[in-house]
Amino acid sequence: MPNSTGPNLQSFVDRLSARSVLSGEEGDAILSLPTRASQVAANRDFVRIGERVAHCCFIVDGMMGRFGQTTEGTRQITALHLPGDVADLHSVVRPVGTSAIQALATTTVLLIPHKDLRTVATRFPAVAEAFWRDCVVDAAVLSQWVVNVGRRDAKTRMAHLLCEMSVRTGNDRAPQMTYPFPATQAHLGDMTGLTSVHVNRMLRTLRDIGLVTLRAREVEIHDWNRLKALGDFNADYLDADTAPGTRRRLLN
Amino acid sequence: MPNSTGPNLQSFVDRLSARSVLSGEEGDAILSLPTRASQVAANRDFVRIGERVAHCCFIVDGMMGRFGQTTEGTRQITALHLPGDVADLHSVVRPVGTSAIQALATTTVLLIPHKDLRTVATRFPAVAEAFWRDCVVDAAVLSQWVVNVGRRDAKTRMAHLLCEMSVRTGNDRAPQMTYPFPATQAHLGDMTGLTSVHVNRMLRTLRDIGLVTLRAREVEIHDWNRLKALGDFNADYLDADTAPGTRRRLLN
DNA sequence: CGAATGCTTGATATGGTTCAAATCCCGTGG
DNA sequence: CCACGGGATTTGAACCATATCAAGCATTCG
Repeated sequence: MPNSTGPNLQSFVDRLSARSVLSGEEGDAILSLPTRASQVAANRDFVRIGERVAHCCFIVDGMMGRFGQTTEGTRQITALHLPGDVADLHSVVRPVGTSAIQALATTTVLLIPHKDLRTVATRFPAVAEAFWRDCVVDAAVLSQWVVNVGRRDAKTRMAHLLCEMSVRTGNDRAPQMTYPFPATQAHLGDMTGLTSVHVNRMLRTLRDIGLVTLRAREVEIHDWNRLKALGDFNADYLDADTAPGTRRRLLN
Repeated sequence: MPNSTGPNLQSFVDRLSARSVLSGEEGDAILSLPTRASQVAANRDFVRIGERVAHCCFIVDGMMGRFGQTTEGTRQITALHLPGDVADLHSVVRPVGTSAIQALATTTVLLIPHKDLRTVATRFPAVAEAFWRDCVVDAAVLSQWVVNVGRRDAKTRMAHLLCEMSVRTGNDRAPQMTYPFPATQAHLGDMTGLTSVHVNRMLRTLRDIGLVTLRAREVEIHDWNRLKALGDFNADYLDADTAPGTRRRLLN
């Protein structure tokens, strides 16, 4: 078994279990999926647009982003993925990528072959359901990005983004007052649809009014409540259906 | 059977079959799902944020949008749904909505109870797979909206949107040179993250240079190639994995 | 220690917003 | 068939948030 030592998929199972109901047997089946570790350098495309992939990419450490692209060449980050996320679970069901996946910092990943994911999903319908649900939550996050980029001003956008990441970093859905954020200001611009220059100014403002500091690839939140208010942030889109009593299972 | 006469789910099966492989038996199981017809008035919220729903909403005629919202009250349309779409298939697996669903014009829908959708999905894993895949394609469209809103200027955004809808309206994925589009300019603003005033000016420009006309709730494309070029549009994100030879099925 | 990459700041330009008012269009009732 | 009313569209003028361009500074890494 390739993953008897070293990093394993436990946090993938944890993530799924936060949103879906999995039995011990089902969890074990996921844990025993074969994986191959790999290191991705910063700013290297890991999946290119239009490329057909044969494995999913589970993030152990670092950060990856999904990128869309204008013909003119400007890029837009459409999703961020942190340790514990599978960056492209959707590829199981649609292997030709419609956006690129790139590491924002040096990132360690475990590759899981589609073939094996399909096998587990087929053998355990509840696992397929959990995968489906995970993709749906992903899409809900994506909608929020549309709102953020489409309807909020620059300062609010930045604050909202930092709030989202604070909540997503903690695995208990409690906001983290300090968390690693290994992305450059240019990356932040690509996430928010702003210029890196303007990102810089907004970060300075947020720092000056005592809400957050982003330095040395780490976010430090000084005043969560005010940041949340200013960023117009409400964690429901991350949380809904996640509370223990409300998780569902289609079949028993 | 409630749907022996009147509108039925055939176009839902067609939509799924364009992306997934379904057997005759599976298709029939979907066709015989119980439905309840309903009429939704323009600008009425059909699902509110945070509300728990117990059925999906298949669109027979009209147009619906998914809306996100700022505390300040401005709205952003994150997705558009046309006849043949199920606007909230994701709700099967995550019934608490994180965005509102609203009709943009008078819309006829068929409500399909989650309970019954779950039953089919459980009985036919390939149907569950098709549902999952549909949600994934939906998410790919969503990513493109992030790119559109985040990185393109107003004129390009409008052109891109009109291109997307042209392709999505046709059921063979060929762009339609003329198609119904029952949304106001204010709605267009909510889709593109612009002001209705600016939407108006951009539409005028596109008309003046001979690319498209939007009048009386109908789009008429005069020059597809130039519109496509100006809108930086490439239909791959709608098409990928859709060509007959490339459709997949996890199990046989 | 030098080079590259990322960060910071300033000055200027501009695309899109805002506010306000006029006109058009279509459905409705007389 | 016509008059009326209300939403939708159109246009103008002033303003502002963010982009652009350009330069200097700080860090990190080899």
